[in-house]
Amino acid sequence: MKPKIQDVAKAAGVSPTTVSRVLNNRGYISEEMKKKVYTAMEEINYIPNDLARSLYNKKTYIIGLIVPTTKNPFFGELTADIENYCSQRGYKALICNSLNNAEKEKQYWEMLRRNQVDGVIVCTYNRGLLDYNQHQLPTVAIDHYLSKSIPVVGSNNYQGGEMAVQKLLKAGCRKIIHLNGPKELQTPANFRRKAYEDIMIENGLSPITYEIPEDFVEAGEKVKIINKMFDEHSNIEGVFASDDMIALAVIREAEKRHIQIPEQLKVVGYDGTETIRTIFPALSTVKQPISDIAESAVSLLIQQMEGTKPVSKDEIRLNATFHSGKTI
Amino acid sequence: MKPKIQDVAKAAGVSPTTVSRVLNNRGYISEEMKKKVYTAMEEINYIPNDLARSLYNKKTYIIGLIVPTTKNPFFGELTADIENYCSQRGYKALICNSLNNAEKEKQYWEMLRRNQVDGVIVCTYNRGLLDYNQHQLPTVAIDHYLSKSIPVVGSNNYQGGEMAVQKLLKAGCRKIIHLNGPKELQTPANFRRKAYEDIMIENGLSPITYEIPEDFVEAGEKVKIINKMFDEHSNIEGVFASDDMIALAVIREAEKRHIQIPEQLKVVGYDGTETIRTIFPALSTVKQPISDIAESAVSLLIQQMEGTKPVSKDEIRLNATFHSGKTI
DNA sequence: CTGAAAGCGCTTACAG
DNA sequence: CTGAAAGCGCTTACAG
Repeated sequence: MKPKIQDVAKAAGVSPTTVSRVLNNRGYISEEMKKKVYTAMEEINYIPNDLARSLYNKKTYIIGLIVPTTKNPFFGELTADIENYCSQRGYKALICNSLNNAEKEKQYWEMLRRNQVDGVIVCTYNRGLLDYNQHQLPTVAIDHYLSKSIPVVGSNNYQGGEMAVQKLLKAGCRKIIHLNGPKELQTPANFRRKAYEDIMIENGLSPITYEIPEDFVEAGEKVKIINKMFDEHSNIEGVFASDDMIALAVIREAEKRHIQIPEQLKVVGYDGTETIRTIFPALSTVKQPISDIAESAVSLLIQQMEGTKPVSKDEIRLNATFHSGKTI
Repeated sequence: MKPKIQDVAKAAGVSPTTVSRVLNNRGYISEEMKKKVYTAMEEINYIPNDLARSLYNKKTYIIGLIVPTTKNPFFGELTADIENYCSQRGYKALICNSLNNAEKEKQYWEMLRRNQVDGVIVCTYNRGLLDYNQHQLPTVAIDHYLSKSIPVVGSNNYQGGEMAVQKLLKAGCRKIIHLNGPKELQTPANFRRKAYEDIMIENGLSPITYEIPEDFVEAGEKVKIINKMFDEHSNIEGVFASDDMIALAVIREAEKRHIQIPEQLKVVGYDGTETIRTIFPALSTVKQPISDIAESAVSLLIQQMEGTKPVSKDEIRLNATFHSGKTI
């Protein structure tokens, strides 16, 4: 049997109340008493049961973290940062990989509720899952608008997109093509696209965007679209891809076509995870401030959970930076 | 206030006992009663409190997962797979990024104990942290020997190393050099090295291993050693790197020296994560069976936790496979 | 400064 | 087939 507070009390010759008090540093307890209790705890190897504690206090210090999957380096990195900030502040994280499956995500939400998490951070694109009318669970969304009452933290996608296009323009490109995911998907990448279109028009250039269906839809689809782009435009000078995977695919196809990068074609990606920068440092890309996003999300959530600040409908946009590789 | 079982009872006009029974499907309850209770739960939007449940049952269905960091694609992928297998079997995972910091890891262990997790999966290299004498918490280690009583699941590193060297030999390489992390670190990569040395000797060739200090020790160190290798051996035909990051660094340095790959030099890496295969599919590498490792670890842990099988001191070794890229 | 009692939300022997 | 009571391990008003 695991020792409980009763056992400590017995060993120390005091009441459970007193043990609890020294454990929580509450009320006045003589130094001598404290020592006695601590010694007893050591002796019988006592470890408090946080379940019981949480049940009484109605606070678990656990948050739920819903991501599509930590297999994706962006979310792998975000998860590590979020968990680290949480642990720094005394919170733990229950990890949920929704695999972008709405049904699974729904179950996770219920699971988190049953487990009495204090709050949740969602990085997932499924809308319409939450019962907003009575969603009183503190929540922060990463880069997605779930409802009016749920604050959003994310990188400044417009600014990031703008930066990418500016860099290409400054490098002398005029004919710049944009590659993005499907527009109807309400992803943050839409703002990158918007920025691209705005800047192009501002500069008297015509924006051309190719849309790539979601990865898992069909494997070769991405390559097909990229080839279509090259076939339809022989004189492309720059490509701004809405994520690094697309940028890499472009680079690979360009190589096959013996197009020299960056001499004949300049390419800029988006995300700039540590992973990409380690594996493929040559890729010029817009770097999302992952660690900042994690930190803001955690503080914002803690503010809500601890009632420091009333449910804020804030939107926090952190600026992206540029990673200069060799593709521009 | 969140509704509790009492409220459901009141709404349904029965006793809390009955509500609990229908909730747990225990004992005989008439269909009619069941319906009444379920309706009441819907009505008042009841969600069971698993904290209270766990407290009574002494079972949380939560496991702890300790990894160095999910920023590393290998662990990001492993984490996703482990969590998915857990969730499939009704378990949840508390994620802990130890950052390879022994002190932090120790705190995580205590936290997990306080939270009454049913078991833990550790992927971390810190030995001597656990009090083995009274470590009665079900545990499975991924690819590391923590103590005699803790089962290990991992890829078959010897077999993987062997495969890498055989591939290089079959491709006609004779002068094959191995790059590995520091030997004194008791990592699984040691078996890859052993395999390399054995196979080389078996084939009448002399093994040459260069050791690369840990990444974070010094940034440029890796490149320095690789250059040293190239400088000291002008006629290298093959390189077997103990992980993909090292393999990529070798490829980059080779390119700088205008050494043609695979014509003049063949390179094989190790790990073959989804991430690497997506970002850099050209790299030939030994692919660890991440998903299999995750599945085995989870089942083994569940066996221990549910007492299906007595604490096994098993060691499960899953075979690696080869990813044929273009560097061999 | 310390202790006995009630309660956090649930479950399960034990009666009826 | 259903309910009252005790208990999971802790904490906190409330007395003394």
